Amino acid sequence: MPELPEVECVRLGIESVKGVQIHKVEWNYPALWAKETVDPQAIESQKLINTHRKGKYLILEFDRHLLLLHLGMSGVFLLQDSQVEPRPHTHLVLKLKGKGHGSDSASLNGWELRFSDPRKFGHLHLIEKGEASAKYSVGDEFERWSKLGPDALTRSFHGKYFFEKCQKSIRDIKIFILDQKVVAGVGNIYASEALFRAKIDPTRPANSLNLTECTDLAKAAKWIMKKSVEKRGTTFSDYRLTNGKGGSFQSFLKVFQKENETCPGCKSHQILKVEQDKRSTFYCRNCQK
DNA sequence: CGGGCGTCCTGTTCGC
DNA sequence: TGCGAACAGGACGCCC
Repeated sequence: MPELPEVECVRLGIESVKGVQIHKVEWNYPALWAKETVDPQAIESQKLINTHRKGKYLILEFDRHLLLLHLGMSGVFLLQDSQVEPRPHTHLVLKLKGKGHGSDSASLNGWELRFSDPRKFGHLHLIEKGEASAKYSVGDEFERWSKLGPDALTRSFHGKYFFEKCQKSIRDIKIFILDQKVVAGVGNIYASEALFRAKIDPTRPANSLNLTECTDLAKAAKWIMKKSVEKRGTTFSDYRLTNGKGGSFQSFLKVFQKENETCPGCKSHQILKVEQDKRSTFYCRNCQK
């Protein structure tokens, strides 16, 4: 499940081919695309000039268009030689033309950016660049993007902001922090991990947290996700970097998918697994209050 | 507007 | 052993 750190690592991988020209676009599953999307073929002959990320959304910026991507549950974005057999469920292929000049211009010829998504929970949307993207933040005119809360790694996500949001909700704090309109980027893995680090019981109502606790939780979420980016993300089954390799943060997880294991904090209680909003939450009832 | 739930999808795991 | 059922999970759309 790609969350903020995994998406950031994918972005960094794509960033390495910045400047490349798109030779040809192939896609085969229209349902993955937004209804209002521009024909994906429009980016043929355009150059990839930049990459952006907000929460779990990724934006590939071309000369005249923006490609907005969500990896969903099982989406991967691979940079591969066309000779390599594509993974099953490859739904979008951007064939690259090379960097256009210099001695390494041929180095990317025949290479492809490939989007594969077995469970088809991903989402793709191509739009023309608007005035807003030039003047403000890239992609802000995009409806889904504009509804997102502040990216979890930015300064806009701070204790006071989070506290004010929490005050208005009676939902469990674990469920609340997963709401992308509140803060963008936190998913199921890092929600459990951040709450453990902040020593907060995931089943508490959001509006029961005081300012200090909200500040601690925001800091914990940032700390965890920054560490994960350094380790190239958490790999369980599907997630892969653009080079096809997995990250290593899974070995640093404290509670996620560790039901019945001894808590690494108190070393006396077992990690519990509970269901919240049909999703698994892992925590230590002794350490988290 | 907040909150709860159904829906999409397929590889993996579970149960008899 | 094998096969079908249940499950996992992000975000949207619908309902109250």
